Amino acid sequence: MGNYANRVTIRDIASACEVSTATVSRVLNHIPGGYSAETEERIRDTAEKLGYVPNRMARSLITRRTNLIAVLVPDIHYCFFQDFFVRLEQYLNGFGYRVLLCNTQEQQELEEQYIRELCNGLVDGLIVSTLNKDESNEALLDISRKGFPVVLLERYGEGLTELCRLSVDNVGAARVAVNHLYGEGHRRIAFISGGEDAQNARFRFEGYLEGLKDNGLEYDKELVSDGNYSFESGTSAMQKLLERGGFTAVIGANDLMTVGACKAITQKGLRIPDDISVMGVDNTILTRTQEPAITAVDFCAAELGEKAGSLLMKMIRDELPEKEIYMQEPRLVPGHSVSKVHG
Amino acid sequence: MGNYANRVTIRDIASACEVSTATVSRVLNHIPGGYSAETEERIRDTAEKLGYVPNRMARSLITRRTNLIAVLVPDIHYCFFQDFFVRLEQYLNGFGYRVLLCNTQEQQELEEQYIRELCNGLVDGLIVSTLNKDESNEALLDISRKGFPVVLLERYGEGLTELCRLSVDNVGAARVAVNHLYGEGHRRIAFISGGEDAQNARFRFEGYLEGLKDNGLEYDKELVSDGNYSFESGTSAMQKLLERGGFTAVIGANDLMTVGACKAITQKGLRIPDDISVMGVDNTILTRTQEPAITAVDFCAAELGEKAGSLLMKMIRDELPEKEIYMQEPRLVPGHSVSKVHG
DNA sequence: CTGAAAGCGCTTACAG
DNA sequence: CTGAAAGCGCTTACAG
Repeated sequence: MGNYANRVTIRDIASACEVSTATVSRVLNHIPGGYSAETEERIRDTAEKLGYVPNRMARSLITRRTNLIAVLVPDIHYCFFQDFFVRLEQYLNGFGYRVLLCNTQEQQELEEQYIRELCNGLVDGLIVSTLNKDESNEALLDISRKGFPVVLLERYGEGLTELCRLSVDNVGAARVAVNHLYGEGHRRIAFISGGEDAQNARFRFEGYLEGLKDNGLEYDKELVSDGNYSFESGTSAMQKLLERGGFTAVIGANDLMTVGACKAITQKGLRIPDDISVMGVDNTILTRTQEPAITAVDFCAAELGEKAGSLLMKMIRDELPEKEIYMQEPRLVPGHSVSKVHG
Repeated sequence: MGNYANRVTIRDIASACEVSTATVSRVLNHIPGGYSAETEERIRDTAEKLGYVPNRMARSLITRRTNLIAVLVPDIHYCFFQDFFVRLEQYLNGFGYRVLLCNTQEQQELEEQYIRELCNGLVDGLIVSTLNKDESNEALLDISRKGFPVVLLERYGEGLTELCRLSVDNVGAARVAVNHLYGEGHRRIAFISGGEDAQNARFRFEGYLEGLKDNGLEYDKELVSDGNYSFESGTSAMQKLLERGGFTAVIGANDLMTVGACKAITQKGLRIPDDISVMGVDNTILTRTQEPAITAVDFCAAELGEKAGSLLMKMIRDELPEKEIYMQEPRLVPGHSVSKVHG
């Protein structure tokens, strides 16, 4: 079973057509001027008739291109990465590329192992996303310095300035949420933050603070409760906030925590948005399927997937300056979880 | 940038150690008896010192193994496939395998294209899941007959008896749901079915019918509303059921529709489970994060992922009989969405 | 427009 | 225990 091999090779076609393998190769690769129209037709027909499919490994050995890239994500369970991946794959397919998906399971060592192995002949480029915690970038800097194409996503840290990277505007996202709530009349706005160890969680908290400042609101640490991006942490953080009270709206720093917060609110017999308004930083299937649908800031993961793909393709084709930094602008998506507060 | 290539090859090591490449190859591949202890040490040291990493493409060309497999899923957005994929990848990593994830986007043509291309030298085996609609299995039968390792997941249709395949007990799952509701005293049980074109949706409906029969309940087609596995379809199917009335419980044929149904129920001002009990066929993050958490039948996608991996590995290693059929048993996971009905 | 030849980096009988 | 040689399937100068 496991010994399945290419039946038909370029040589079979060559001998069937009584030409050299070089000519077959030229035809199949559309090398202009390398053959007559008559020969071309004959070769194409035979190739099709024999059901020829090129052996990518053999080709790779010479061209030094595998037409494969790999994406490293902490966990494909996050909706963000699903949107990101699907669009990225679609985009790269257009260039004849296939993509390996590697779940690093938020493990530093596993990530490093993947990076070092994949870049050696297996893939033409790497897209590496955040680990959702403090991360080491040594291996990345290493291979990037050797000229291997790498695009970083939501990755922060020292030395990364020399790399090509993408991010979302975490600060801006939280800020937009605060602004929206302020605009609807809310003055006491609570916040459920992500883990201290994820850089983007720190940014979102920062954005919350800036949003308050923008609107002349005072920061009250009683209105902030810490979670760790998980559903359960959202629920318990919200329970703490509810005990303290003194706010009319709450912002969850990601989709899971936002939904977790809704659970705590509902369980307490309160209604959204009548009693408490809820906003999410992350607009995903989880927030959209809530009843009521959550008003949330969307990071546009799909667009980011396409952008990552296009940057990587450029690097692979040597069309890119050494580094580029791109920041995706978040977008507010209205739901039904925010009510107007009148003076 | 894109010209990153292996720096050091087996030849570099050979000349540095003044041995042949054959000897280096033997040492690096741990071929027993192929070298002296002294040579081995010298070669290993040099390999490490030079930072040698083997070129997988070159090796593949000869061994006809790439240590790569591909998984084809209709859409990674489905929670089922996330669980399936993560465990599968983890399992295969243990064998030194890496995995390509291919979203077929529920498109027949794209799937076929993937299948025909991937099996030709790129991957050692293929795991192909349902398309969630009527699907053609021609390409699969084709490559499988040629001896290419393929494991099918939730794939039904003619001629497939000769292939190795996995499935979940769709009939049993819906049946378990009906039985559970019956046990809690429900006698009028509604059902939101999936699309007619997905075989597993037909099975789930069948299971609903069998469940009714098991318990001596009569089938009333007014209690069945058709959806298509999407969230929106769940909501509108539920709205129709609510207009008709005459039931105390409802079963959604998948997670999205179940959650969609909850929305319709809540929007109508009804409470779960006080007014209507809800059960889901599919226990995923979407049903678990609902408030109340949905009592649902879990298909154990992760277990299935591991099983798929182990079957495929066996096929790749020629350790498997021509075909094997495995059916994962679903498991009831209690939530808080079902109430007891008293006489 | 076409072919002979070398070679990508590796493995594998075969001979010694 | 070790090396010379062939070859995996393909591409690419080079010469004609």
